[in-house]
Order: sequence, then structure tokens, then C-alpha cells
Amino acid sequence: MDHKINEINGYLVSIFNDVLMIEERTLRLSQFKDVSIKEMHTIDAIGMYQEHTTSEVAKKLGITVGTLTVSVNNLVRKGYVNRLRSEVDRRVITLALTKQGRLLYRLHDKFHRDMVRETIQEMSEEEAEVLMKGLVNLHSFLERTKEQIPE
Amino acid sequence: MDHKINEINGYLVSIFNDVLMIEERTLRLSQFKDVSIKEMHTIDAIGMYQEHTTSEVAKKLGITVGTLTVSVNNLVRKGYVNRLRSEVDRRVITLALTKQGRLLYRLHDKFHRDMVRETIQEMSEEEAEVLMKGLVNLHSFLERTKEQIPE
DNA sequence: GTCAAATAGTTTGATAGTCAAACAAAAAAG
DNA sequence: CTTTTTTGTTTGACTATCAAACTATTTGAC
Repeated sequence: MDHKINEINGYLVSIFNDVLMIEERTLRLSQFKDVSIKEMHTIDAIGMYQEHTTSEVAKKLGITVGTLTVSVNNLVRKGYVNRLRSEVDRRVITLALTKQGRLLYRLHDKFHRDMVRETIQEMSEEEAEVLMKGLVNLHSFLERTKEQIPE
Repeated sequence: MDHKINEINGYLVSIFNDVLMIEERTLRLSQFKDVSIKEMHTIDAIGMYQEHTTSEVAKKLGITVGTLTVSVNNLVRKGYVNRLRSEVDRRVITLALTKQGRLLYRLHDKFHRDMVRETIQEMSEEEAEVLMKGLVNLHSFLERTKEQIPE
């Protein structure tokens, strides 16, 4: 049992590191050299369709609004994000991707989808279900753990 | 099929973010407030038992030796790591955890082990195997992808 | 044996990412 | 109308990072 725990843990840690490293290198070699992996995740959190406010995106990313403001300053300068002041409540800023930003979003999304497709492609329907069950368990453990820890 | 890919991808992304956030908050609320998540990973890479050189640890973490030197300076100052100059080759530094460092290492390790134990606890032997298979597939996809991208 | 080249690690300058705290503008509450 | 709350921005301090210049030591060539 302990052996299995160590093995699964090792794979998780390794997968985690690999994904980050691959995303980072892929960006650096693409036409989007000027985007860091953190900025990529910000672009991902801003998303393609709905418009999200600064507070919403910061919460989604788990960073403070101040940190996001600084990052968005850079992403606006680089041409990936637009700031739009809400007409309804003029304190509120909604963030949206530019055409460039949407292009990058789709590239990143494709990497993620390919990764998962590759993972499950040789699995049967049942096996894919079990993998999903493992992920659901892990996710629910983490959500419960998160609740127990104050902000 | 596409629906399932999106669902698995969503869980993976969410799990990644949660693990990082929980590790970060847990540290901040523990007796080890002065350790960042990156420093925690450095402590993890230095490890409990064998002694590793600066170069080895930097490679394991995927950072430059210069970056590690700076980080180790802080960890030595904070009392988690010891530098030992090799008697065999006096250019070489081996890194080792202090008593405090080992205590923190075990705390972090416990979080990881609890996380995995919880994930598989209600699974049968076969289901745990399938989960493992999914992780192995994912890992092997990532290793192959990594090879295709130059440093 | 000496000197050049290679190796291991450190330092430094520049930049990004982060938070907390001080701040400004607008909306909501009284 | 003020006061309080909310939303976002700016700033100061610190960590994380790399590349490049640097120091100390070992290895290799002669």
C-alpha cells in the first residue's frame, strides 16, 4: 500500500513539473515569446467568451487584485488583453482578450486537449471512467482540504 | 469524447491549482511561515538522506545553479539547510537539511501521502491499477513531448 | 611540474511575480 | 449629504529567475 502511494505520488509530482516545463518551452519557441507561463495562465483565466471582472479573475487565479493589475498592465501593453470600464458600475473593469490573445488561448487549449486525448486514447470506456473517478476523488479531497484552511 | 476530454482536462487544471494553493497556505499558517512554496520544493529536492551537490539539485529543480545559490543563501540564513564543502573536491558543495529542514520535509511529505491515500482509499485494487495506468500514459506522453522540444 | 582549459559554485544586474498597505474613484447605506 | 464599502491602482519590499562576469579548484597537455 505504502509502495503504491509513493508511486502514484511520484507520477503526480513528475506530471506536474513536466506540464509546466513543456508549456514554458513551447511558449518560448512559438510566436508568443513575450508571454510567460504565468501570463499564459492569466490569459486562460480571462477566457474566450464571457467577460470577467478584475476581482473575478484574481480569485480564479488565487492571487491578489494588485498582482493581477500589474500583470494586466503588461498584457495590455503587449496587446493580448483589453480593459473595458463597465458602464453600469464605473468602478468595475472587465477584462477581455484581443484577437492575438484569443489566438494564444486556442494554442494553449489545444496543448491541453492533445495531452488528455493522448492519455486516454488506448483506454477502454471503463478505464477512462476509473481514471475520471480517481481524479474526482483527488479533486474532492483537495476542495475539502482547502475549505479547512482559512484564506 | 470531446466532452470527456474537457472534463478530465478541467479536473487536472483544478487539481494543479489546488495543490499549489493548499501547500502555500498550509506553510503560511504553520510554524514555517518564513518558507515560500518554491523554497519548500528546494528543500524537497535536497532531500532527507543522500547528500546532493548544488549542480544535482539545480538540475532536479530545472533551475540554473545561480538561482539555486541565491535560494540556498536564504535557506541557510533561515536555518533549514547546511552547506558542506567536499573534502575530496574542494570546488564541490553538498547540500543537507538541518534538523528544522528535516522536520519541514516530513510535514510536506505527509501532505502528499495523505492526498494520495485519500484519493485511492475507496478504490478496489483493480481501480487503483487503472488510475495508475492513466497516470503512466499521461507521464509517458509528457516525456515524449519533452524530448521533441529543445532545451 | 607548469600553465591552459574545464568545472563548480557565487555574485550581480535586470526583470517578473508576489503581497500588503496606502491610495483614488465610485457606489451604497445611513 | 456624509460616511462606509467596494473596486481597482500604485508602491515598497521581497523572492525567483536568467545570463554573464567572476573566483577557486581540478584536470589535461605539454
